[in-house]
Amino acid sequence: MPTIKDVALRAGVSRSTVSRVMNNQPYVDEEKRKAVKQAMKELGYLPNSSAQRLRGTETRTIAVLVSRIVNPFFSAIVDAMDEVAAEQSYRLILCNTRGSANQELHFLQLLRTKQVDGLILASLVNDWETIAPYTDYGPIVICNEYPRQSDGVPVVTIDQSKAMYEATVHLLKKGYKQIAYCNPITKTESDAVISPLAQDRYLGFCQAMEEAGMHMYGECLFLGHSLEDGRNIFKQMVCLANRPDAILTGSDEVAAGIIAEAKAAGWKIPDDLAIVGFDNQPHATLIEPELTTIHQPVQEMGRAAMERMLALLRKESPPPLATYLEAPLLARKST
Amino acid sequence: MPTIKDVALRAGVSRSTVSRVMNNQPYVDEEKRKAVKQAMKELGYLPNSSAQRLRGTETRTIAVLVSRIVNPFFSAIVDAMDEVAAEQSYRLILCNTRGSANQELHFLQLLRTKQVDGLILASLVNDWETIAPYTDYGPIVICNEYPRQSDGVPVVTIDQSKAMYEATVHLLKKGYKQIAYCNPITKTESDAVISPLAQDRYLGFCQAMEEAGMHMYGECLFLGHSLEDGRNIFKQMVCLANRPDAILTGSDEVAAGIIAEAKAAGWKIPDDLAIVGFDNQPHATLIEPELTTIHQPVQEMGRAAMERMLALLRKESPPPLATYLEAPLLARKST
DNA sequence: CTGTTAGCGCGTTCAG
DNA sequence: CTGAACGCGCTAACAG
Repeated sequence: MPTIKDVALRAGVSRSTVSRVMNNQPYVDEEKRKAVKQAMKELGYLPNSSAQRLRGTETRTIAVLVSRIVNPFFSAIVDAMDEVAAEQSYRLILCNTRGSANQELHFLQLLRTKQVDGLILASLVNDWETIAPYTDYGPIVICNEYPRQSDGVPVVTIDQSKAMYEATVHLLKKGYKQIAYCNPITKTESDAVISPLAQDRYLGFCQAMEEAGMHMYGECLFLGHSLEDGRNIFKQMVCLANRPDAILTGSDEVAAGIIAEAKAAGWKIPDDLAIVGFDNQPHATLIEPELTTIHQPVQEMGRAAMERMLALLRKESPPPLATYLEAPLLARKST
Repeated sequence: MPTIKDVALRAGVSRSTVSRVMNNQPYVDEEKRKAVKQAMKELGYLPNSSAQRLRGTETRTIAVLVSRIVNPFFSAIVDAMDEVAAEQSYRLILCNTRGSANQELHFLQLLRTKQVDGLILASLVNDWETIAPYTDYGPIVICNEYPRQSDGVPVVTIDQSKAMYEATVHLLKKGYKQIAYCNPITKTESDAVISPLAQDRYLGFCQAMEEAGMHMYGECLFLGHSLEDGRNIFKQMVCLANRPDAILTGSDEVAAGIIAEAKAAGWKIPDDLAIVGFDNQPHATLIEPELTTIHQPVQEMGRAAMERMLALLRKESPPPLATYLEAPLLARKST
């Protein structure tokens, strides 16, 4: 594996000259510049980025942390980020934390050790106090999941309360009486703390219920975020004394799981049970009945987050601190 | 950001002693060991991995290259790899090449510059001659997509020809006459070369057709790999002079797109058109009718690939060169 | 058992 | 315009 030294030797110049050529610096003799480029090509030379990093130069690489890459919402948001990054010849590396606070911290090291220029948190499991120190090591942008306070760090998300409020109102207007609720929990190893995002959604739900003079039964509260979780939720629901006639979920995956089991059990959707998803994932319109869901603007969220990141890296005027994108309810056949 | 020097100073020892403590080496006075650990904790010290890398030590990080992370097949395979890696406290970084040969090469640099200990190719767009030199820089494992020859590099995949052969036979047995075929092409920037994987699948298809004395019409050949591609394929199909009565696709996403459009156009599946998917993605049984598809053992593929990688890193006896896992056809309602 | 020394590959002064 | 020299943070070899 050739180093800068080999290139210098072959081109008959010093290492500094090679370095200057690499970084397109002026004041290099045209002849030598050509000789160096020639030597680089012949040797298949590529600079060692660990060394460059150690020296403190940019990597044009950005890390994105997600908790569960198999979730279509996350892969879509990452895809949007990737698109913007590629346009400006940045690369992305994707870190799947599996909802582990430890993994999250491990990946934050990428920033600390200058292996990436910046880091985007699309999920968040550690306390903000734990994350905050890392802001000294490079720009951080928060997208989707967020902490209660995030001193100075840009946040891109949707108004979770409002979204869930509207979904609840939608069900109430349709006349559903016994509404169940599923919290979108990512099981953490140790503590299963409810994130601000989940809290806010629940708040929206409660507010709508209260305004309608309805109240909730504890047994109608569920947890889950995957297809499998959805299946299990239906099985639990069947056993309840007074069965819900509608359910609000935190993701289209959970909703799809419930629908699948319900249909298998011979239930009619939405007559026997109405279901609301969240995200508007690609499969929301492929299942039957088509899923009523809240459309998360993943494309825009991903793009906006990455654009803020690139702006930070260019040290432009600081981007807006918090951005709340619109997340409209899409009423379809499942309610 | 504290360095090893700061820790040494604070603990009243030399940098080498700190290094020895970090790497759990013997021959360090217990007192000093404690002092060092104390100092590390107080300073919140973490080693700079760029420096470690430059020095040539392991990173316990493995890169995985995929062409399209939004494809559930890829996110599932990555998830399985991640699981195995986590068990042995390795971390994974995910590289989305978007089918770009350039991006692929960029990411291969991670290996060259020792930023990762090993690299798994779950997709492959460059020629093997281009990739081969990188095998000098660290272990590479190939999973799913493969080159024609891969001198010494372990490959984990399925028997593509056999899988598609069986799917074709299934359709023929059911009595379908006019069978269309969709090649799973990842559009490359420049050249849209057909990969060995796609070639082999097509071979299986052709063989089955030949044995049955059937033959293909060029107009019944399509390309695509996404939901959107599937939708477009249906629109093209509608315009054909003699319409196919069945279609074999290269992924469940394409199949789902075709089904969606077909249903929207009032076609009955499988009566007006039979559809076979590929992968057995989570949503294959959620759509209506349930999709006949080839089950790719993503879990096993991902695990096997990662296990081979870890074996290589431990420099154990060389793993088997090529592994072909079973990919059975699951006959369901769409045929 | 421990500190000193010498690079890993690169970018950046600072003298020419 | 160019090369010599230094140091980024870390580890390994070598003397104590």
